[in-house]
Amino acid sequence: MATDDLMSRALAALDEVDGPMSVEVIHRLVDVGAATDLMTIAEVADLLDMSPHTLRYYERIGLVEVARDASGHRSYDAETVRRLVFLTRMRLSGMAIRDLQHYVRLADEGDDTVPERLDLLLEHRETIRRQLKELTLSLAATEYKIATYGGHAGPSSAGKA
Amino acid sequence: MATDDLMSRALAALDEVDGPMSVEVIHRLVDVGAATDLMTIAEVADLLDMSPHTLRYYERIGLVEVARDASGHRSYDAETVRRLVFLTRMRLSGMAIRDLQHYVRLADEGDDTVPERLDLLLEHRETIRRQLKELTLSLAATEYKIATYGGHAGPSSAGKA
DNA sequence: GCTTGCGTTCGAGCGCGCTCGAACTCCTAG
DNA sequence: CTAGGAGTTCGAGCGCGCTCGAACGCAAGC
Repeated sequence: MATDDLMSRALAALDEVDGPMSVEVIHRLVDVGAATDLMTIAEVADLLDMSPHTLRYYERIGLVEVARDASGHRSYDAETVRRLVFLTRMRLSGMAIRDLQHYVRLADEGDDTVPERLDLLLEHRETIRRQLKELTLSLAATEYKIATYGGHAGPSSAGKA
Repeated sequence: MATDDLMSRALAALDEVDGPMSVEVIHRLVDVGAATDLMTIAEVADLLDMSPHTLRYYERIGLVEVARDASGHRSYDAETVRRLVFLTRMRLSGMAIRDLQHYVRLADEGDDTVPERLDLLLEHRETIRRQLKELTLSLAATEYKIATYGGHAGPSSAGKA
């Protein structure tokens, strides 16, 4: 839910810019969790549209460290939420958990690993681009098939308000 | 089948994206229907960039029926290859095997099921569009991160007109 | 006090989509 | 005649990414 919100905001923002992505736009994306300072697992789960189970799982496998409050409950600070936003973004674009673990390990090792992290990101960017190509191709194939079945144009795409 | 149509549509959609893979695949795709008539499992596997194991698996779960030659070897005709091309295209865009089985079942039931198949395709088109949005967002996030790490623009993208 | 509800830890289980190995058959080249 | 390579069937196994259930803790409200 909250992620849908995030999504629509981000997409709206993306629509505004029709050139290279502005850094500021992305900043808004990343800063989502900045309003509240400490969040419960349920709140974070809701924000990121994932289950508390998965959040615990991510912690268990070392993707994030999460502080506890007085009664032992997880307490997510802004920094942690930001990392989770990034991680889920990478997951959504198909980066393997294994690779995220590697990345996080590097990040925790300090600034010396920036070049290596950069490499990983550059590589992942290529992966995303390949996926975009594949998806575009699949979209074309699907629309072709739809056309042969006499399907109509469908929502959006052309008639954008 | 008007694979040429598909190709031109796909290429039009892809005009911005270069890359060895997609275009070449389409080319091979077109050559297939036209050139060879019967193919071995190894040829099909090579064409579709998948393993013979997977091809047998697809047959086993009912996605395709494949004829045998005199000595019991699989012999893929153009029609079957076309179906496989379609199926792999759908797989590449994330359609579940389960859904493909459903689709194929409908296809085998005849023209009465065209409306339902159309529905499935329209739904899948939306799925692809959502994925495109997600991926675009992830690409933006990745480029933002790359920028913060002082990464160069890399091939195409930022500096592109 | 007692229930309700959200949280905790731990380990096990699951669905997906392949992927593989074993044992066998067949065709062809040397 | 033999060896090699590509094919066959069958069932089992695997890696991934969660997902779940059980047993428990704690704080608030009736």
